[in-house]
Amino acid sequence: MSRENNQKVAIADALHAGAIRVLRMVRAEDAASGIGPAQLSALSVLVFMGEKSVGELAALEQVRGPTMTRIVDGLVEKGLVRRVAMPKDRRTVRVAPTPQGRRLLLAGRMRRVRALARRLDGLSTADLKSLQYAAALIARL
Amino acid sequence: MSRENNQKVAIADALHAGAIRVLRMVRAEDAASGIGPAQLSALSVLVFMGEKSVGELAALEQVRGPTMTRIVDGLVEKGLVRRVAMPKDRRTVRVAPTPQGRRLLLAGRMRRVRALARRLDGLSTADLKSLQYAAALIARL
DNA sequence: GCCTATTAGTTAGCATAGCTATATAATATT
DNA sequence: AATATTATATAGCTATGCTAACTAATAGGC
Repeated sequence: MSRENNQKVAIADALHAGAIRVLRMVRAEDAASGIGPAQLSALSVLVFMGEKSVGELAALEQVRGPTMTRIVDGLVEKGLVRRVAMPKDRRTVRVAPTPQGRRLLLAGRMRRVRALARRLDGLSTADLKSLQYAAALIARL
Repeated sequence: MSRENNQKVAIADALHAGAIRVLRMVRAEDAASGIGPAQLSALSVLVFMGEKSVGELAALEQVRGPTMTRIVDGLVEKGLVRRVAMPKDRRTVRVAPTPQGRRLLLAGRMRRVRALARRLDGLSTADLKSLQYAAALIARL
């Protein structure tokens, strides 16, 4: 293990702790959405990346097929997504958010982001810039 | 909404997305630990913050009492924590990690952190410093 | 054109993890 | 002493994870 490698591990450790901390700060807001975390996360993928097959969703969410089937079941029951048959390959089912699904997700995300924004209040402009730059770096990892 | 406030919201948004991204990058490593995420997270609190009562743990983990009772049950069954009676107030039960619990948690954390460190490979020294600084800021939010 | 293999999704059944309501035991209050 | 409060546990519901096994559709080999 080189010195540079230890340095990277130390930074990864701090980053990991920071990510946990950030998501803990916003987690409480999700209760207001009325749906569970797995459904919320899958819906988020659909809203921000567009419609996906059940298998693609499962891969993106890092769960197995049957788990995603049931998450989608729950979302369909609540009218937040719909299943769309694919004529090309009739084995696959694409899942698309409904307007209600989109609204629910965006409202929930706004609550989370605002809760986090309030925590940034005491920071200087330079520190805000630092956070912005770091976030941009992470987006490209 | 002032311009500065919008700025903060935009940074909070990027930070939120970054936190989700970081935890997604490491999540797959947890399968190797053999225990579920709630048990792993509670054990992490006990290892890094020291022994806690069931109620304190529930508050820290943002879950209700009965949920934490069962998480602790699972950890006790696996020999990763033990319940310690408190003579001062015999209603409360303190929960302490066992040596095996400590080992399991530290090994799991190392897997996560190393997986993340590998993703930092292409970054310049300056960018690594930026991440380190940002992580330190988040730790103080 | 058929037979088999592969692929996509679902169904069934189990463990874990969240909740509320309620019970039990210990402590605090009047 | 009687009552209220507090800490945890129990019971029973829903949601979310898994593997194994099933169904339906497509792809490949002959």
